[in-house]
Amino acid sequence: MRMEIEIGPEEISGPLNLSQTITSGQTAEPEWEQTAQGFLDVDEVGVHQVKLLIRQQGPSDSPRLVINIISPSKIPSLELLVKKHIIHSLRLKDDLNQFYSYFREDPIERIFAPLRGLRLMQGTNLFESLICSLLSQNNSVLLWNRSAKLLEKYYGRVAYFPDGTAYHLFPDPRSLASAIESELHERCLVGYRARYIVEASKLVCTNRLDLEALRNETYERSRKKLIEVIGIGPKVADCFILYGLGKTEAAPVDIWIHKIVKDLFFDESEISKDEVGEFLRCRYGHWAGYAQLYLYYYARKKWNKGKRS
DNA sequence: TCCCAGGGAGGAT
DNA sequence: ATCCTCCATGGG
Repeated sequence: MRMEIEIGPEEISGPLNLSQTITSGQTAEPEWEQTAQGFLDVDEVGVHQVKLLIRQQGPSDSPRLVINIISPSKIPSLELLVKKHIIHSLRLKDDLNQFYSYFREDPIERIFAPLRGLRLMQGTNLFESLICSLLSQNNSVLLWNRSAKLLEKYYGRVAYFPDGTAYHLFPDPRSLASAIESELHERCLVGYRARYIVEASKLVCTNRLDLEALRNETYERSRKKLIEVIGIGPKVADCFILYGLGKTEAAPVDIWIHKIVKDLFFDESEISKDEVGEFLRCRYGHWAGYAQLYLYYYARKKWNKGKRS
């Protein structure tokens, strides 16, 4: 089954820059591959496997998304399900203009213009978001994306599509919990993180770490529970809370955020990572995740010459 | 070659 | 509480 749907400006709150959003290194899931027909997202929508090719038509300020849907079987109202899926995962209902206008007098205001339309992404699979966040620690976007795709290749189910293509889905907790650590290490190039992946997967399997239940917890409580897990520290926890749980008051503090916040707000004087996170949550409230995203992109461009590594 | 990547654990102060 | 060092791996 094959069809095409559109999501127009009337369904998108404020500007959208799809390309910038996809390639901004967020840890919700591995980056959607860029193809000639658009960005490729193979995912499960409800219980249905779908292959989506997504492209943007029109400028950031009048965005229109065109989505090609390919699914193995005929599914009633799949168009509507996919539309909801995309609106959710690209957070199209977040009113970016409100964000921009709230902080018009703020130091980060000058960062907005070139990044206009950049959005947070919302992972659609909690376990996947957790593992991707784990993989990203002390790693480059390039490498953790590759590892995530190797996890799919060796431990994920295969989804077959009527156009003759097949893709590996992200593995379930059970597959990774039963993985042999040394094998996972060799196959997926995850380094010392192999142990963390297997341990976290076991906790999820046995329900000692109930990811779904964290949705109903406050930011502080979910963070506290996550940090108890081996391999999950403040930054990985915040990544999962932001990109997985979608709690936008979370502001993951990595070296770049630490550096740029110090630079912009504290005149280079000493401030700890914890204090930076608290500062961002306090200053930007439920927009803290967005502030962090914009600051991160800005910092990378400023000091890293925008290279993707 | 050395340095670093969207950090964190385990140890010593 | 704060400050080390080490951790695997590949890309600049």
